[in-house]
Amino acid sequence: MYDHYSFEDATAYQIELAKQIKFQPLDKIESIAGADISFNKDSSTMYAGIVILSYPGMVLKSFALATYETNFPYKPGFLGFKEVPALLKVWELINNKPDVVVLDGNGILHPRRMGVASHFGILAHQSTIGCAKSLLYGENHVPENKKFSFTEINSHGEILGFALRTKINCAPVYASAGHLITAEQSLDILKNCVGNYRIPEPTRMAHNIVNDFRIGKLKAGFHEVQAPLTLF
DNA sequence: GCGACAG
DNA sequence: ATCTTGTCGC
Repeated sequence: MYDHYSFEDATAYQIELAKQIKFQPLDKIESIAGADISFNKDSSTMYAGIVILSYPGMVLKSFALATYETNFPYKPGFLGFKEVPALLKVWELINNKPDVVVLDGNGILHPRRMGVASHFGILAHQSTIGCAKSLLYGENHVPENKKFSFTEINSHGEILGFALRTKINCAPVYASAGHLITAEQSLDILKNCVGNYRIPEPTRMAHNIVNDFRIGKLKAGFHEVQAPLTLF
């Protein structure tokens, strides 16, 4: 889908997409999804997956898996071009869309305000939140070493996201609004998704299933989770 | 020019 | 992202 885009084309496209981002409060959140990609080094096959959990219960209800071919290279600032096409393909397998989707990467905490979470949100017309494991852009401010302490991450005086300490003695995660949500809500929702790990449950579980999918333990398609499975 | 740089 | 052994800390 983006394989023929040059980085110059991609940059212009991001600037156009960024104009479409909407920040508005989301209410009645009962379900939340986590989306992620996995792939073998030097392979063009992307293993995409989306998990849907109850909110704020964090109980896995269902998940979808699909593969997608792409040769778009990874380059800081252009992650969406490599991952979004695959994510849109899995997204189509889900009939009952979740209220909000958490992506492994940034939302507007990006040089052109178009991280993978915002990119996916715009194309899927969905509320999204970005949750990155390391900082791509912005002034880094380290939060106190206490669970849930956080700092604002800004650029040129503008607040683009937050560094959130989800676990003591662990590096913080970087939260930012993707699309159809507010910055404050993005941070609040992620706090409510924290389990006993550094990575919030939606993306943590999504990462687990795409990895099992890649190594053949799970198959493509939509899967309903039956028993109150303690899977993962 | 130099350094930084999601996954 | 993926590939990997041991190792430090709670």
